[in-house]
Amino acid sequence: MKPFFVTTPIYYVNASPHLGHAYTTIIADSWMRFHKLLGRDTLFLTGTDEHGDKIVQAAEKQGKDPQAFVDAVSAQFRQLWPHLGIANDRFVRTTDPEHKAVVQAFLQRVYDAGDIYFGEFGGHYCYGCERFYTEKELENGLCPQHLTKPEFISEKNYFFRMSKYLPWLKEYIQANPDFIRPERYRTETLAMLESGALEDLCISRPKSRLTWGIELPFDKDYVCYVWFDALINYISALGGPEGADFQRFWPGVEHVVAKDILKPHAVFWPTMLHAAGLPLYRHLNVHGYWLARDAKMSKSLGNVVDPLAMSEHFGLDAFRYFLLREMAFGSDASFTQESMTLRINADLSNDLGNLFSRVLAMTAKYFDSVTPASAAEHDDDARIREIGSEALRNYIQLFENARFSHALDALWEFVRALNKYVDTQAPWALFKQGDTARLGSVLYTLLDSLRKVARCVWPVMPTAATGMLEQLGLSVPEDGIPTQALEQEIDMWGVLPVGGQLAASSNLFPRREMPEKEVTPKVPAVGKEKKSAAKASQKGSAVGNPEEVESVIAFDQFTAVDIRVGTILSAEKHPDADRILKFMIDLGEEEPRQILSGIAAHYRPEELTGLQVCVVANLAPRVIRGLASHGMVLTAEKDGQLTLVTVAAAAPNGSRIA
RNA sequence: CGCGGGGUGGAGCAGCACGGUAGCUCGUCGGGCUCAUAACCCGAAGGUCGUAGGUUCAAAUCCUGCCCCCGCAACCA
Repeated sequence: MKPFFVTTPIYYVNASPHLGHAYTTIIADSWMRFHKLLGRDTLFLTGTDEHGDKIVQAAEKQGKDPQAFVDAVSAQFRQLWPHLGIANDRFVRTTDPEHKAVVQAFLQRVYDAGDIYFGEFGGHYCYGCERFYTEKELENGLCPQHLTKPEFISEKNYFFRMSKYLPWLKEYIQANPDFIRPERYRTETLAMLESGALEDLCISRPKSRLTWGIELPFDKDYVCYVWFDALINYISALGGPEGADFQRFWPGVEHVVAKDILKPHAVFWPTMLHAAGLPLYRHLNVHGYWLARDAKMSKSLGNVVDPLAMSEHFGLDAFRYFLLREMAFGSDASFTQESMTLRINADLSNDLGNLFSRVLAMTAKYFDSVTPASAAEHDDDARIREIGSEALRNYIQLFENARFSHALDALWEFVRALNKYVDTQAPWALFKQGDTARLGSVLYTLLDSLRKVARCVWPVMPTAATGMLEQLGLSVPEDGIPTQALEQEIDMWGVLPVGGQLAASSNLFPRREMPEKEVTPKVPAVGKEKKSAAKASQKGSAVGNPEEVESVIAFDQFTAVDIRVGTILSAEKHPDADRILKFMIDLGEEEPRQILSGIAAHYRPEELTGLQVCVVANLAPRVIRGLASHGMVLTAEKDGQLTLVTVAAAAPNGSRIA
């Protein structure tokens, strides 16, 4: 049996896991459990990414040293997984000494092979744009925005000769259609490779700028920057390329990631492995984002969905089922309490839970909760078994190929067929007719079928599955893992022992009331669904509690900011920037000011003329994509929506706000 | 013409690589059953598959143009 090794990304942790983290990790967990059911030797890895600038800053903010900070944060993160039913075998931290050693050995290996070189970083800096331009972007050596000559600024750094391997990678992906899946991400990767935008990868930072990282083995003045540190976790957790676990597990590795880190996993990582002479992973499995349409559903901060609260409210098993069933793996899906209630009620309470309950109740009523024997063969029984076998076959095949929602749907065809079978066989009628033999057969068929369903469902809903098996009078191994391989289960019928003592009733999945209709917050915007925090990237961004109010400032620091009321005289789109509006604002000065603001996605320009807004008047001017901005329009941000700050009653232009 | 994804009954999705009676879940309407978690079962209404062309005996499915939506990248003082 081939071993099965599944990974999640290592999370760049700042707060409790959000829905995105939970989804990735629950997928990996269910997938791992599924392969356990197939009798495979499994390994499930997750962990935390703990290096970098932002960690240092966050630690400083809390007055901690970086190590103490990451220790606390990593522990907090790790402690949450068991609450979501996650049974990872390993938890890797990029600050582990073993990890560092493997990273350094890897770097040395690639360096020795001649694929890491020392070179200049960055290059052409335009002060107007406040950014670097690459050679290709310049027009005749000039900044395309300002048509001025940019200054060459350089920093020496180490680079991985990634470009050398891109043609090879392209061929590899073309030759292996499911290397990156679902297909849309393969297409996207190929497009990236064909665009020619990918260059060599900068892999270092000078210690003068960053010390919180892994020192390069060939230059003690530099630390490793991001990807060579982070991605290598997947092999450092196996003890590195020489480790016994590497031999055992590596070739079968399945990476599960969210689409925001497609590029590093689809491009950087394979080329890195190839350069180091190591075999590639088997599949990269990429999923989409959960979109939170109803931002208010979260009781915690912003519209971040707290997975723990959700699993407590709906039940852990139901929550896990919902995540796997509702999202077509790879696509985005929206997460609302309505859709969750609907799905859980329909599939779990009504279909499966109720089926189980009615079958147990009938067995209690007609056979004193003792498994009856199956008598003579009947066509209808044969048919339901056929449906069951087919459903299991499809379920296994789809689940194995990361098509989780389709797999569950396939299994539910069996569940629905069983409900129908109850109706057509009408055990209550058989009972009235005194046809005990046929009645026994029907109930036995149902009980035996439910045993099958319970086993199939175990990877997704371990607790409920175990509960079902126990209520069927079956002993469940301590680790909850049924012993027989699932494939054998497909055509195996009549396994449930006759004469077993069953539970008299069951209520595995209580129905939920539909949540109150939530009032959608008024959206002053152009009617677009805005990006939500629930889709926040796996790599995260800011570290530290986002809710925290900034540290206290002195009064004179406040008065240094000159905020004034002004009237928008005109508003129009920035000609070269999608997100920017250009305002002319009357601040009571001789001339109106030109001010730019990044709110094009939230307001139509024509609806703003005449509006009084608040403006920071003494901000240093800045050029944004070719146009100067002399000030800043204040906005309030809520759930990703920007709202202009106005005054309650008309005030003279130029009124100072304090 | 920066790069991708998508537009299928009221809602959410599948089907499209191998063209051939348009499928699933929810919702609506009508009926059935009474074992069950106000559940389950049956039936019905509702779609010119974004749009305009093309290929074909036949197109949701292949080709081309266009429109709209969503992500990514850049600009967000």
